[in-house]
Amino acid sequence: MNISFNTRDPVYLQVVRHFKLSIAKGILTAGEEIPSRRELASQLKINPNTVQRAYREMEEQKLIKTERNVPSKVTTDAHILQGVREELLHESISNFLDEVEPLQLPLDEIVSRIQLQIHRKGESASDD
Amino acid sequence: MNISFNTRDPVYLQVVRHFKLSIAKGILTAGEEIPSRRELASQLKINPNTVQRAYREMEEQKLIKTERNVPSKVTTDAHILQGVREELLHESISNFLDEVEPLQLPLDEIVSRIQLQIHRKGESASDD
Amino acid sequence: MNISFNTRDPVYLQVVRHFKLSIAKGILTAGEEIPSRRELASQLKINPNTVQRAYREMEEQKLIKTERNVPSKVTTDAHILQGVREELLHESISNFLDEVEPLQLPLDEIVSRIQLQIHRKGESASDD
Amino acid sequence: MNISFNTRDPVYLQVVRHFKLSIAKGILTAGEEIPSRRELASQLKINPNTVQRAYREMEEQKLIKTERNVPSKVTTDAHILQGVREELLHESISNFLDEVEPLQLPLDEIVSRIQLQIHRKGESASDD
DNA sequence: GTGGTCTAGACCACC
DNA sequence: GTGGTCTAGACCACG
Repeated sequence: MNISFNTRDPVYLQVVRHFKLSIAKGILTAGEEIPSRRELASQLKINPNTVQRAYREMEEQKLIKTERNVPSKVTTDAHILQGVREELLHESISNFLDEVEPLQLPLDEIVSRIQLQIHRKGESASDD
Repeated sequence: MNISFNTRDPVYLQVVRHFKLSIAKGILTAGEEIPSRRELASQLKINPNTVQRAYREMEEQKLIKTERNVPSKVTTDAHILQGVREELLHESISNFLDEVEPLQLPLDEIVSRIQLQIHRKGESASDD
Repeated sequence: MNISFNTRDPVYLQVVRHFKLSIAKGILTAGEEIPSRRELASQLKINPNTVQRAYREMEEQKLIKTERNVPSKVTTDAHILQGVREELLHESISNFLDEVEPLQLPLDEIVSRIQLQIHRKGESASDD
Repeated sequence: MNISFNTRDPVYLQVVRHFKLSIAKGILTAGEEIPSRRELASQLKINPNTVQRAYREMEEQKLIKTERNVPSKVTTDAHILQGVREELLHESISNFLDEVEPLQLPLDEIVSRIQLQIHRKGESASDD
């Protein structure tokens, strides 16, 4: 009997992920300015260096473009922006499959369960 | 701009989840004895009260059966055991849909992407 | 009349450069272990985080390979190692040309001056 | 494992170097007036004493000629002015050789690399 | 011990 | 004000 505990993603990666979600959802669009390091840090009540770490990460992934003395901006490279959606989808599916695989269910049953839950979700949503 | 950070599950729920996974995977079977509170606490290097809390939770969910002076045992109620699988599956699908919904993809594309990734996973697994 | 002052390279980049030089000189070889963050920081009397920053940079440039709980190692990728020499040479030449270009000298004179200085250097070295 | 960090030149030497560059580039010519101590200090937002130190240095190197109550002037001694070019060139080559020497490359390869990079530089410059 | 994250706060160059 | 570097020191997971 062995257990491995949940390990929380580093905060800076959570920040990166949040930006990726915003991009995938269309909340952030190409070329749009993002908050300054200090401002976001203040909003999120985290350390500016942690935000800086997140922004550096996004810079390296070419998600944002940063120049000295001006606010960083979302990339205008449509290819990269599209890649974000792909990446998020792939990651979600991957996590899902990792969780579901040990249950040893045939694919068609998994799919039909998904369809079922989407259907129910749609209903409860229309209840609101 | 708003963010909500990952929050680690309480340890006792992580323990419960681990037992559920063991049951769903068939590692733990109906009627099988599970470690004593003290023993598990010692193994996991956590507080015995935390284990006790986890066991109480499982007791309430009828997952285990506890009698005085004998080791607790996994329930023999097949219905309950099957329910564990259902619950885990439902939870995984629910998480998955929550993540994927904002991407606004049609169901059939999601399904085909799942099939694709299963296929690839199978290939890379057979590479080992 | 305008002046721009020398701006010192960030310390972490100087550390990176030092490793690149060591590699180019053959002092560090493929797969060799490098000092731990704390150890190097202590030796150089700089902050461990600054060393960490340098090591991350090298990691991203695939110069070193780092795994958890074991000392980082120089990459074994010969292609990358060779690239280090190229990069250093290119950088040195580039700096040199930037300095020399405003002097408006013909290439052959530059070359002959270089040969002259190499020659003199060789003589004074053999004087030691 | 040993490292020596970049150390920024004293400001007064940076000022001197800037004048030398201006002379070598022909921006400053023989006999031309240079700014007063106070004026340059104000422009560069540095201490007038620092400028004074720089001018003293240039005076000692006979680069400028200072008389009471009139602006200092660049020397008219062609020999000295030519020497500035020599000095800068010699220094650049010296730095270059110091950097390149540990790479242990034959001279002809260094030269051919220089020619290559000049060629490329010319191309990209004509792209502008 | 190892590598890695995070904070708090100072400092810098640029405009 | 902006982005960026650096320090000092705490904390974590892993083995």
